[in-house]
Amino acid sequence: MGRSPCCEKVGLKKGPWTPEDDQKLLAYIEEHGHGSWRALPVKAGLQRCGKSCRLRWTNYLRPDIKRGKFSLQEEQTIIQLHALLGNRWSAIAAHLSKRTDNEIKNYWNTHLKKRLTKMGIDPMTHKPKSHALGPSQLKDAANLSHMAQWENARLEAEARLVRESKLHVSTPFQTQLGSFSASSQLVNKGLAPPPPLPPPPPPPLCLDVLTAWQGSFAKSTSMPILQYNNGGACEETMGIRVEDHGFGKSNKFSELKEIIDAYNIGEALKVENANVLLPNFVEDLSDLLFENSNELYGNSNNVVGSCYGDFEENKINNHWNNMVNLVNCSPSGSPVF
DNA sequence: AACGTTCACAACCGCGTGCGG
DNA sequence: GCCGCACGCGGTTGTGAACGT
Repeated sequence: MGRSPCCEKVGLKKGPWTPEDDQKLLAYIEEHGHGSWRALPVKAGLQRCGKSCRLRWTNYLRPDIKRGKFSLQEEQTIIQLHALLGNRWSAIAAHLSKRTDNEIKNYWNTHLKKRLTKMGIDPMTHKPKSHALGPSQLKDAANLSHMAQWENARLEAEARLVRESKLHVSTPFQTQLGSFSASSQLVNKGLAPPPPLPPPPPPPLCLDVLTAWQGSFAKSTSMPILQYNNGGACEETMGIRVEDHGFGKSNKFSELKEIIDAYNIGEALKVENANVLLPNFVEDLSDLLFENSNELYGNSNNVVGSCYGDFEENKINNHWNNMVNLVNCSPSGSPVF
């Protein structure tokens, strides 16, 4: 409704904060808590509006803020959550411990957005710019959209709950907040909870953006994306796993190795549109493995056939689980004031 | 060394929403 | 139910630093 007139007062300071201003604000909040932001500047002896004080505190002075470079893990989390939530920076921040919404927003606008664009990915849709969706992808996208709507509601309820919880003195009950479901919150508010989540659909192709992201990271750090193991044991790097499953007996393993090597050393990464690369890679692998299974066992319903199935399914499941786990994890330790 | 351009980030602005009177 | 205050959020701007010419 009405807009706060607090910043319209004449004589209030604007622009960068001085160390003295910071010190006054810190000292006041440490002693009294922030209370009403509107009343705070006068009480703290600051020539600032309450809004400015709140922003300075939440984005800069608060002691539980982590500053500095974002890790790969944090970047991935931001990308995943942005794909799901869009520009809902506060909701994203609630799932990134010790980072503020403003910092995440700035980092997205100055770094991640540009990098995704460079990779040929639309930063708003998280889809390849030239990628035309087929019917199955449209269905997947619809499923994702349905889940995103429900997750939006859930995240909002959780964020509200966290905010409310921080207003109260910590109680043993509070330690349970992490697992307190948003559904019960909605019920408490007299709202019918949405129907239970359908089993997660396979992710649409656009979600391979993270795999591509990991690929670019791996490239930049000379870290292999895929590893193979001819000795029966499996190795796992960045969630993608390839096992021998008898390839040692066949020259197909060397073909598999070649594909993986080519992929690792960046042959595929030379492709401008990174999203094109993974499906191609998987397709190559699929052809090879399917061919191999027929050669060894005569049909696809066998160990090697399911090897590819496992590989693809694992990849999809890992990816999807990452996404769901991310939004399921408790934000209670997050910097929501 | 001087100037112009680009980048990064802190801070501001204005809108939407919740809540109490 | 209406109104207005207070707050939070997301988009945008301003400014200093870094870099290039």
